[in-house]
Amino acid sequence: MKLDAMELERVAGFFRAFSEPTRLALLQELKDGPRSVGELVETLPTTQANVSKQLKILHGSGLVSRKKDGTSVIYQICEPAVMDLCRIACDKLNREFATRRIRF
Amino acid sequence: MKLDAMELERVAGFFRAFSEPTRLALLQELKDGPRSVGELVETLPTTQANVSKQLKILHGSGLVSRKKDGTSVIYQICEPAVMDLCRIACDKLNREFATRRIRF
DNA sequence: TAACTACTTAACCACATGGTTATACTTGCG
DNA sequence: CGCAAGTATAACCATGTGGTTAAGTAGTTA
Repeated sequence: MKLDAMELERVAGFFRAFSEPTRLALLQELKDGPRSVGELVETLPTTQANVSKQLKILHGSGLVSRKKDGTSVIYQICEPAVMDLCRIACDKLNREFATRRIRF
Repeated sequence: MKLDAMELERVAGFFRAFSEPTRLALLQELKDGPRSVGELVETLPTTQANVSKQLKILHGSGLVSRKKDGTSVIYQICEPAVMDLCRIACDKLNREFATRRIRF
């Protein structure tokens, strides 16, 4: 069974969410539990605006959920596949480079 | 354990190989077995130059292997994780959309 | 309502990259 | 050799997008 162009585009779009270091860093933080935007900003070397922007992409891809709490917004990983994918990627890279063992 | 910037970049680069429809289409063809560049070109609505280019990216990411056979070059999936990743992605998208069931 | 906090959105820029056309390379064959 | 077939590379363009700054929005508190 072959996927048509539209379906391939959807799959590609899904993977695209994982294809940027900043978004992976956000997922890596959210892996430890729900976090507000402000908390996430503190852990990353980028602006709050950019964090919002990348979170929007992750949310659009259905990887994280949004919940308002007062003036804060809490994000949380809502797709278990996220960790599966990151683990598979790390395993592959660990096999390739014999440097530091990485683990998402 | 947190991945540093360089490691995140490597993971992101790995996922980036999957983030384009043309490369996914190539992987989808190679899933059925080794194929020459020419054979792959016949199945895709793009040029030979572009197929070569995208194959080079897949090869650079360590997903496919290259083997010369006369004037032809045979490509083959050499990373089992490829299929695992595509399956996980399809499963997630199948859960999301209730349209046609997609399967890599 | 005024002011503050937390976040989102808009506008913009710099850069990366998918795709094309044209050219070069390599192998096999006469 | 010379030529043809199969791939790869170069140069180029158009588009997408990560990041920034600045402005806008929503909730809270006094």
